[in-house]
Amino acid sequence: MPELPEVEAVCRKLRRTAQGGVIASGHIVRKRITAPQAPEEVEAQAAGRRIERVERRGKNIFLHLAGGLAMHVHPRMTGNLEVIQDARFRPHSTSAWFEFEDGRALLFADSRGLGTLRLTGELPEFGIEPLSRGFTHAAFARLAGESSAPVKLFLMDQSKIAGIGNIYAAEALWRAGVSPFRPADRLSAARLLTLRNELAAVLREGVKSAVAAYAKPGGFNEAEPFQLLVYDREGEPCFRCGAKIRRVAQGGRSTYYCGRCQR
DNA sequence: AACACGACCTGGTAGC
DNA sequence: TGCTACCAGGTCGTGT
Repeated sequence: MPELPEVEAVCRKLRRTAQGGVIASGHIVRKRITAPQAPEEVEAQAAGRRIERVERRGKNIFLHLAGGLAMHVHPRMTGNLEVIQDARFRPHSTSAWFEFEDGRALLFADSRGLGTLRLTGELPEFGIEPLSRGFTHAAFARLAGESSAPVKLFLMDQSKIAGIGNIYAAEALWRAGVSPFRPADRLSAARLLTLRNELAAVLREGVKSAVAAYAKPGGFNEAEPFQLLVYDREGEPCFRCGAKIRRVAQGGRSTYYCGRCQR
């Protein structure tokens, strides 16, 4: 489920709740989430370690543990990390949990169970962070110029830009008035600048909205990311020109767009 | 190299 | 009400 803004909100909350916690014991419920690592190995290696720092890279969460090891969590579609007061009350969707010495627990809840959790000594390479200072017009234009893929697929390629998923790609393209099918390397400099700015803006708004939503108990399952202007609006009128929003499959995913004002 | 597609899972819901 | 079919904020491996 989560894209960059939701993962960022989770990380900010974990810094207030999980950071500083000392893991007493680990419990991997869904055994395959640690593959190719053995679940027992992850449980044993995590035990006794303090959570020193929480870091986000794209949609990935890294909990840096004492001793130079990091817990790498990818929520995929429905995963969520949060600290609960009592591990006995963990939900049915629990993929894993880590009990702290003080009785609280770090919970990895994931209704679909596609999320992953591994221990790593070294962080892998990711694409550029779209909310970082390095995400300049020049950097964006250079990356786009190297890709002949449809611009929506380009935006979602995690090795190029990290953290953009199906919703935010659609929203940014709609706001910029850019067709999701246009090859990335055939956009003018002016349109790339607009797209870069809309991308950054929609992600910032998403973070703000997600942070507010996560402040409430319950987490993100009940929270709309924010006002969606095109995603999931098939058949409804475009807010800009009134034409019907369309949905087509692109790269195996649904792409929502306005065929009239996205060019 | 650049696609499309199925697999991995569970749950919600639209439609009959 | 109950059943079915389809859909889902992601990624990876395989095949064309």
